[in-house]
Amino acid sequence: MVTIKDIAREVGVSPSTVSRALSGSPLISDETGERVRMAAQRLGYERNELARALVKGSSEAIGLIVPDITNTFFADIARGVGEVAHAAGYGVILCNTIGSIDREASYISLLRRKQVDGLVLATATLNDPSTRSLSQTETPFILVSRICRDVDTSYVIGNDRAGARLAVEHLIELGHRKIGFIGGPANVQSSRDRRATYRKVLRQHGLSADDAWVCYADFTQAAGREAGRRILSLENRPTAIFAANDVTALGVLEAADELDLSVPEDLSLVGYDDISYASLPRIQLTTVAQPTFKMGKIATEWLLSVLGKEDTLPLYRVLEPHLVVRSTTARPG
Amino acid sequence: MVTIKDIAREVGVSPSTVSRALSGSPLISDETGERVRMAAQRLGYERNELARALVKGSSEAIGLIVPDITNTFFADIARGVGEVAHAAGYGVILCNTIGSIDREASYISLLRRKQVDGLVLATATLNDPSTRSLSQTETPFILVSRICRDVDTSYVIGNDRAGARLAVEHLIELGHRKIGFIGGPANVQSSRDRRATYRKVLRQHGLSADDAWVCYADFTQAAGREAGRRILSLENRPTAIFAANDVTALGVLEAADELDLSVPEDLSLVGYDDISYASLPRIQLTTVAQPTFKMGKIATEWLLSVLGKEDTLPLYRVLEPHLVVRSTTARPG
DNA sequence: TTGTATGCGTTATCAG
DNA sequence: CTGATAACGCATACAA
Repeated sequence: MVTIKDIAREVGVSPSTVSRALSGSPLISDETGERVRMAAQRLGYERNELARALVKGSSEAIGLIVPDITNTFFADIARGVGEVAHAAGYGVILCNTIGSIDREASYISLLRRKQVDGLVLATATLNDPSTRSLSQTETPFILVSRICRDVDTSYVIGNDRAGARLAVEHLIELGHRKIGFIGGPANVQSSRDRRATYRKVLRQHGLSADDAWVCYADFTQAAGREAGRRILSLENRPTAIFAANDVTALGVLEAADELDLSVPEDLSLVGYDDISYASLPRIQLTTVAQPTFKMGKIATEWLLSVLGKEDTLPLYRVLEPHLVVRSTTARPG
Repeated sequence: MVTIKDIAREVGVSPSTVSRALSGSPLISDETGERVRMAAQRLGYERNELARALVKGSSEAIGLIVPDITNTFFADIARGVGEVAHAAGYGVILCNTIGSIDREASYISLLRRKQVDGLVLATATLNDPSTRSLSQTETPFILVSRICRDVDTSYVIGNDRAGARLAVEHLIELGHRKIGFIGGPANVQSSRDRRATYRKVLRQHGLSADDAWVCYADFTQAAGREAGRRILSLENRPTAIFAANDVTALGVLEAADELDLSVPEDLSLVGYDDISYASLPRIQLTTVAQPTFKMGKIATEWLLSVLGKEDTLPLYRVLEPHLVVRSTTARPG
């Protein structure tokens, strides 16, 4: 590894001069600056960011923690985070917890020890010990898509109540009276909001749901399929299902197929997120669209904006969703 | 930030003793070790991995560069890399180049400056200057899913010739004589291999392809859709298309739908990769399956195994694909 | 078993 | 404008 010392020796100046020249300090003569840069180029010098970070107290890197990178919803968020970070010269360390709360804690610890300047979390749960303890530290962070109710933190989320209302009212307007709900994890706020709104909207329209039509899953296709199979096998099955995210809805689609139920003839189905696969011709999933990429961008913009600042304003951003009606919903019967 | 000095002061020992106790050195009395660990716990000490890496010359982090994290093919590779890295206590810095060769270079430079111990590249192209220059450095790296022909490097890839043969022969066996091909980028080896094999197999069966049926795209859904639209609008259009990856195939599916062509009645379609969405009931894409997750794992296992070693054996691993016949292929007419 | 001294590669402070 | 010196937080060779 070639260091500034090597360059210093080569050029015949001191290491400090090299450091200054390379970081574009104004108090360097044009000539020395040029000679140093030439030598650096020639020797193939690459700055050791570790050493630099150690003395500057900033690593110019942020951490991003997601529960499932193979869900394009999170991949899109990651893309948004990456775009903004890259544009600002920041690196991003992406960690995938595959839904494990232990891994989340372990990754947060790792990232903090690696001295990341800030954190974007897409893994928060209701009583998330990780989020809570993180809020006691100096490390700035922001939650995206999921919030932690009892801790005051910055966040960028979608309006889940509004989105769920759009979904359920759409089904009711089509004439459905028997509407089921397959949620995400019980400890995820958006999951609860969508479910609470589902119940509320039903009530407001004088409808009620059989308890057997309502369940939590875990936002994966496999869980959606299993839950769908259970609910759709009931003697008294719903004519419509609101799935708490698209991946779950795709699982329900699988279940419907296995049970020889046609969508939307025998079953109307609404998802949530509008991931890219939802718009495929064969899928044409009716869903509630969220500005996923934008959520990642906004979160990261805020995070970068507060770095190094002393006291800063938190960001509480709620983005509005919209309904995208495609071909998985129709009048019942 | 609490450092080993703070602990040393608290316990009344020297910083070196603290360092030793915390890294589980055997030459420390049980009692001192315990006192130090207690104090560390009490003060909320977290080791500064930057400082540690600086002196140890190893950051215990690897870099992963992918062209498109929203393609579940790469997300799956990333998952494999993450699993192995996490199990070994390594962090992984994931960078998304969105297909830009400049970004690839920029990320490689960034990662090297951040002193990653090694690199996994899923972005290699045929004459990739980044890969070539990387091979001149000390940083160990391995290519996954894509290789760079003129540089001798370790890699883990699928057998693209075998896979393409499976796909094309399947179509021929079904009775198709007019078979089109929509490839990936022209500068990606697997893309070329699949295309070359496509031509070869046709020839071996006494078939030929209209030039208008063959084109390169860029492995995205949008490009697949556009290419599909073009080819399927031809007066003399093929009865079957082999798409060089699933995402492209899904785009072709869109195009077929827009042109009111039924699959598989009017068009048979084969993809490549077997991403999770390919098996959805509404999709049921016939495709060539690759062990994606495993590729990420194997690459990372090798990478971690060579870290720190002096001279090590390269890994040239070619995994065999298999054909998964679903519902997008049928006899023509 | 513990402490002292030194260095990892860089930046910052303070003289000159 | 430039150079010596110290410091960032940690690990380790060498002494004790």
